[in-house]
Amino acid sequence: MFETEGGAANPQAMRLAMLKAVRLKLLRLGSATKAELSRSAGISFPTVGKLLDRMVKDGEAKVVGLDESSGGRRALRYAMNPEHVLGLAVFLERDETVFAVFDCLGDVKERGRRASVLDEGPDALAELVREIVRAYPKIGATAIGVPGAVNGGRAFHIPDYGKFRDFDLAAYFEERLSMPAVVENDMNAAVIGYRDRSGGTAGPPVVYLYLGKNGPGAGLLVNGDVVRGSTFFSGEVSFVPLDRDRSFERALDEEGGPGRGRDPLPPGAVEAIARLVASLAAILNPGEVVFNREEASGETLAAIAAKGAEYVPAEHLPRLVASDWTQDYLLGLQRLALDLLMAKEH
Amino acid sequence: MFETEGGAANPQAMRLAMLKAVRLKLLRLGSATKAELSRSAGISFPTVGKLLDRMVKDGEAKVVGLDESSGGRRALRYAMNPEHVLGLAVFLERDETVFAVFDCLGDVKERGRRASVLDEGPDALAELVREIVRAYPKIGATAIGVPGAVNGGRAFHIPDYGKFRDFDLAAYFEERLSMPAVVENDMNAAVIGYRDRSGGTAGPPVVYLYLGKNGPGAGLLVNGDVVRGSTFFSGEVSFVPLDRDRSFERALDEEGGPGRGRDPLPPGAVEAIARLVASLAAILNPGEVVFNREEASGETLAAIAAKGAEYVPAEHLPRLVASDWTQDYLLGLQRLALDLLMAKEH
DNA sequence: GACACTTTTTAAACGCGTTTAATAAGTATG
DNA sequence: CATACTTATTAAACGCGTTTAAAAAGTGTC
Repeated sequence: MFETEGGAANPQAMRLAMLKAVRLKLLRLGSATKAELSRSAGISFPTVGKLLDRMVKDGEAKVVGLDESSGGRRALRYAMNPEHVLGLAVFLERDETVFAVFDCLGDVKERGRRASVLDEGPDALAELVREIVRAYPKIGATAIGVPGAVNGGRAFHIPDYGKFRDFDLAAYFEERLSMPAVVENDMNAAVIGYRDRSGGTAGPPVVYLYLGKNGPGAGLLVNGDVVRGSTFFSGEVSFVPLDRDRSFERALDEEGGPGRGRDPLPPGAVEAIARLVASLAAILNPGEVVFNREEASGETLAAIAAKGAEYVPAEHLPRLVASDWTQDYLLGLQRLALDLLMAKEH
Repeated sequence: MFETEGGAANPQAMRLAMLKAVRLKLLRLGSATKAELSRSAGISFPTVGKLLDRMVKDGEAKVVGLDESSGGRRALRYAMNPEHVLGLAVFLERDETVFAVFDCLGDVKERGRRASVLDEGPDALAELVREIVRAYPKIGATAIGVPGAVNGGRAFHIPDYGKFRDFDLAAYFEERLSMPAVVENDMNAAVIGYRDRSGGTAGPPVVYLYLGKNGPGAGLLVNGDVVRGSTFFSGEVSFVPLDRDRSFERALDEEGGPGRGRDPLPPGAVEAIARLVASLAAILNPGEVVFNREEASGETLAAIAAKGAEYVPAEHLPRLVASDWTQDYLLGLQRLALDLLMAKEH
């Protein structure tokens, strides 16, 4: 369907949208014939044909064989060429900067770590990226994950790191490195990655809950979109009032016990989380609440679910899932970079 | 911009989207020249011209005068013809059924009330609508508001009214009355109406909070879309855990005092609402939380805000607004019917 | 091994929005 | 009152996706 408010809907944009659709479908399907693509993407056969022929000529896609005949002429089977473009994910963390180079299939080509650039500023980050791009000239887009609030994928402000505060990193990258870039908050990237890994459809809301040593936080997905809030404060669940005079964060702190935030959580922490999950269910009614599996899994999740059912009817409680946070975070950034890559002109 | 997943993006759909955009812009602007429409809708001048000429020929729009010259040829000014199509809003309530006929400017042509059809079933509703349409043959779309969960604007189930449970009312209307119809939950319709009245842009999340005699509920708007949740349970804030062992609803009940749910709320209720608002702020971070002004306004809202600031930093608290629930509800249904009307072919 | 039947692929004609150029309708000024 | 300058409107040419028809490439059967 179309979205008119705001953006222009010219034929050129239509072409680009269709190109993107074909690319994404071909990626998701692994390989496909023109007829399959036409059907699954809802685009007419001739258009798919022209787009795909062009992609093959450019080296972006390639013929991988002939299908068995189903009674008539045998169809050619196409697949994306993973060597054609690469993406870059950069994780800006407090004590280090991690990066990963990957192809459009998601295979990581190289991983690396450097000293944190958060204190240094944007120039240091740009220098690092320039260096990586020298080694992998086929990199065509960058996704940057940050532990702070992000506005529209562009500007962001991190409380303690003045050099990046309210800095439009995407525009800076576009100008200095002539490469498209997205910036996204770490929790939001993780929830995007999780959603992508488990189906990828819009579906019901998803909440990614991170308990964390530096205070809990959450990434929210509603109708397929990240929730940012009016002051970029959404997901700051540490402030949710829990008991008569305790916030979620304080309750977690006080009930944390000796092993503070590691899997077998003490009953007090389970209770606090159950109440938060119940609140989420009664407000957003997510289909899933995802936990970092190092912080909560198996038995703990079952305990949380049991407690939560005391507040909210069990059929309306979300499925509680344990997942690999680091992997989801990477996947989210990959998805974001891939979206950029796929939206580019030939 | 475009949205490819799912829907086909053919030129015809493009035409329809543009037609809709021109209609909505013309409605919002009241009157406009072709150049103004072209600029504000992001559509090229010739296209706006063709569309508008056609609309004038069909009687849908009309010339309302010539602009003063701004140095050159004077521009023709156009406006929608409010007599061309009408919309119908039907409110299915527990003890009565209310309807309103209105034109595309939102002016209500007629209001009426009948005995509730919730016990009778869909056929009684269809008969009522048929009767109204006989009196106003220009009605081209219907929006139906119900006090129950709605799925994708089509099917819905109300706990106590079996005849409507899981019934696809939209399809039924399309088939029997050959008229497009939407069905929407009352709280969701109200929040859509409020959003529409106060700007109408997508903007930050909005929550419409209704305390209600039959238990509180909320309508949520995120990124411009209604939040429905995985089991259509979103907004059921009565279940939010508040104190050590009380839900929001029980707290409200016990603290309600003698005047139960009327404007000067007792301190206990204010406290409960403040905690709920704080939870909303920490999870969704809405820009506004709207109250029925008969339940809370002025002083009460100030008290809630003051209390809320004890839990969440004041700058991240939503603006608390008192509004007219009935009017917002009507406006929401009008907007939904209008969306249908505007999306139709000539 | 030629003929009928499928299925894939290519080609032509059409609709629609856009860009670019041309025309029409005013205003200001000498 | 005629000429230059602005602004609005109309017309022509182009790009793009779609629908519809034609051609190409296989498979099976008598």
